[in-house]
Amino acid sequence: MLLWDVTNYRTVAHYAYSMLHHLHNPDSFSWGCVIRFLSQKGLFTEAVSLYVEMSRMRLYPTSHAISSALKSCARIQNVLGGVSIHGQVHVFGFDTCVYVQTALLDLYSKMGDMRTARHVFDEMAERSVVSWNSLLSGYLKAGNLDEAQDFFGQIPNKDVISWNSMVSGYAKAGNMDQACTLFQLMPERNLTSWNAMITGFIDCGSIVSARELFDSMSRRNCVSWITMIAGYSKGGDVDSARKLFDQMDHKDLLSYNAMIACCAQNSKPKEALELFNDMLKPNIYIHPDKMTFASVISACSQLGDLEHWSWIESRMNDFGIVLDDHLATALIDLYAKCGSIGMAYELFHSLRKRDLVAYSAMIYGCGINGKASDAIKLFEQMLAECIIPNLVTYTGLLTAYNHAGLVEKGYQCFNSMKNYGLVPSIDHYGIMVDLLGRAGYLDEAYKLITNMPMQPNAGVWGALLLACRLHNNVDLGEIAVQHCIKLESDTTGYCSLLSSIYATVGKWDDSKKMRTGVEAKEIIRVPGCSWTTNLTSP
DNA sequence: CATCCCCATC
Repeated sequence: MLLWDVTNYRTVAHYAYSMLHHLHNPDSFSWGCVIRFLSQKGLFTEAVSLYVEMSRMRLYPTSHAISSALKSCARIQNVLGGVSIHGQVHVFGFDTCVYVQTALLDLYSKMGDMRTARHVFDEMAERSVVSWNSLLSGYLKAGNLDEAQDFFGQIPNKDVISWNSMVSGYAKAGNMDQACTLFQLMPERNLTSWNAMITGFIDCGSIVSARELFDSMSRRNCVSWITMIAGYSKGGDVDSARKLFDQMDHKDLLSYNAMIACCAQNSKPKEALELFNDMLKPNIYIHPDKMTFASVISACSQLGDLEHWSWIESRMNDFGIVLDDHLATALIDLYAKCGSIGMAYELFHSLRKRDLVAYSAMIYGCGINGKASDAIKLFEQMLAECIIPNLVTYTGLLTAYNHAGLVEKGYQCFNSMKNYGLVPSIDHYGIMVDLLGRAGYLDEAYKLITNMPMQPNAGVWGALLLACRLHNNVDLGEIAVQHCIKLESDTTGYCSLLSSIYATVGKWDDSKKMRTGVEAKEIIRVPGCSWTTNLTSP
């Protein structure tokens, strides 16, 4: 009973564990209670390992223990554990227990093995609506909408969860018309039904419809708020996300994680760190988890100095957060962006499994640190491991070619993106313009800009302007600066650049005109490329 | 008293 009051999950597991071992001879009923308790608290790994320990003692598991253990295996995708418990289900004679059989079919349904799930379902002597719902969610997850619809029609006593599954299935498939129809038809709706509709609208890009639905709700829970915040985050609308977040009455861990991630993903690293600071204040105090730190590390890497990180690192130690591959990958990015390429490499080699994100972070790190040949080597290694590159990988690779001044290779690389079905983003164009321009191919760079499939931004024009300054090209410089001024409110840097071009080619009057009221020093940044350049007027 | 639906990761 004391257990339910403990909010720190690690402590909960510890308590449960020690209580069990304080009993002289815990019977299988006690074991079952603790396993069920852990599973309900979301401590699935702990629940499974406790079940394994109980099995080793040759205790006869209760139906509670076995169904909770199966649920835990399903949640953490523990195939091996799930299948071995399946074997025990027969051994201990739970073939007719509806709870155990349902947990079993749900396990296979969650693993995506619909044949076995269906087999378990067909063999069941007794089925509850939960059994039907488990199989239904499996069909929906597999994208089998027709089969799901058909199966849904056969459910004898549909409850709100059956309806919710169908609504969310159609919403996830992008079929909002059908989702709306079902939502209208539902005999009763709970918060999950409304939240599924919000998710659907956001996924198909209708944030306005999502907000209308959200505003029309008479009651909302954390999931409703978090879904909206994440939706605004995806659309880059940090202000709207923050407004909602500030209106929340009871902010939990996930709300903070969503808002911190929103800031970290939308280039607001300072705000992300401020929020992290807020959640640790004694009057709020919310215990951060690995996901909090994943975003916080990303925020640190955007700030580009290791000072913030050393503070974060000690907080991580305070909370007993252990580095996993995800966090280590975020750290690789941090170290690389701060110039500690050796530390980045060390972490990279310590990873259990190097995935697309890890490779991309490392390639980018080599790129911005002038290690072009390392970046290329990593890229080839990645391809050899059959990992398909994405847009981020190419940002790193093109950055590497850019730093090395390898124009031809860089151009080939840019053109090879389509071989992987990738369409270059505006950042990739920005790097290419910079690469061509620095090498003196100003006309080619200008041609690339005019042929871009999207509207060029200030970064792209800025890169051309910078190249014009390097090679003192007045005509293109004037064009570039006009576009920059149109696109950016702070234009002092652009103007001083053009002014210095005029000065170099002897157009002193024009130079003077540009320079009036202009600060001598400015920083121009090319997006997708991490270098910054200090420029001084003559 | 268990089992199913909605939210967050570089």
